[in-house]
Amino acid sequence: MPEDAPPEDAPPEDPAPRDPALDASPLALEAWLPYRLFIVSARVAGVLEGYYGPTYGLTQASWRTLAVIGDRPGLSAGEIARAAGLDQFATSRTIAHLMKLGFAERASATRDRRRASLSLTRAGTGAFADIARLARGIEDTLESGLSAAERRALDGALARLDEASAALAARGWRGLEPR
Amino acid sequence: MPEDAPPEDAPPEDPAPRDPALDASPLALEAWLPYRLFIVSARVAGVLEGYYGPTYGLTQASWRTLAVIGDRPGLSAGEIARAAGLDQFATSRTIAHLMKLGFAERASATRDRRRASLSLTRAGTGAFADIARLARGIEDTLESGLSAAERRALDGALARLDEASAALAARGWRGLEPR
DNA sequence: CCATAAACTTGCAGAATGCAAACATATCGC
DNA sequence: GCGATATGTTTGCATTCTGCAAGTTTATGG
Repeated sequence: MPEDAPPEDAPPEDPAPRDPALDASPLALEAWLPYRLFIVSARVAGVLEGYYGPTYGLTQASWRTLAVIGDRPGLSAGEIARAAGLDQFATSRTIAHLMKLGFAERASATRDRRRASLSLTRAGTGAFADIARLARGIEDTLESGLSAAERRALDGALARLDEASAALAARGWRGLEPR
Repeated sequence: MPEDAPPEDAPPEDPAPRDPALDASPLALEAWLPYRLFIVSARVAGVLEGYYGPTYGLTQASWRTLAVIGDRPGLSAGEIARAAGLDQFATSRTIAHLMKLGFAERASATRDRRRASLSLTRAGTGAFADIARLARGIEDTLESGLSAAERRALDGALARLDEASAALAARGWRGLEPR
């Protein structure tokens, strides 16, 4: 039925006249440092989610929120959002979700009743401890392939990357030095 | 208005009777290796998106797809999906989006006409090269804080983490050795 | 040729997101 | 005190994204 005759050969458009110099692929994704970091973290996130999702009904966002509350109880919703790098609205909903699941609770009875400080219920604490056990196991597995010296080197390098990326994020792409 | 008298004090529920041993926070997110990797890559992704979003109308998914096509032209939709770690359906739509933007094109004229191999148009190639320039600049900025030795160490450690995380993802959380 | 399989694409329902507006409470200036 | 204004958080709603079932097109095997 395709009446409009499909041109069987490559059209006569020149397939890029080959600039000199910048010629090989301009960016090999698999070798690009940020992508390599992403791949590892995404795989780990997927594995961990494969546990806490079916077991506790959590999503990646709610797990992260749960972990922040568990790690630093007493924060308010906005502070959690900032700490977890999520936005205020989504965090508000995620907290509501965690409360519905019975994992988090608001403490009223503060001076400023606009902000409610959050903490985990007993069930939430249990879930957090359980998932954290697995998380630590994963970290151990990842690090088991590294020598002690390599671990130290990685730790230091990551600290530098953390600083550098924070500065970068603060300045935006426009702030890149022209090199 | 709130007629139901709000109990001003903390309720008499015991705030966790303090298990011995496992007592300090079970997981400090900021120190957890996968989270540290995530933070850096997310910041970078955000900065880069701040450029290609407004400039080219791309989302993170479409940028990633664009980069894969640019890096390895000739792949089919399914192969791209596997390479980029995205799912088939989403990739199909993303490709349609890229074609609507004039950045990608399907080459018909193959033997098996179910699979169409994809490549970038001239405009797509230009966008890819432009964004890649910025991406390389970002990588340089990140690495500029590291000594040559540190870079090598990071590179090696990341290679190990890549292997280990791939194995982990293949086996799932159940496959963790009991330690 | 017909049956079945493979590679994609489309439709659609439900979930997630982004943003404006609403709420509730505090605080400040008078 | 008491409006005016600011702050912390939630809600409503339109838009977009996802996940999955079903559809389309092309191959392949009997």
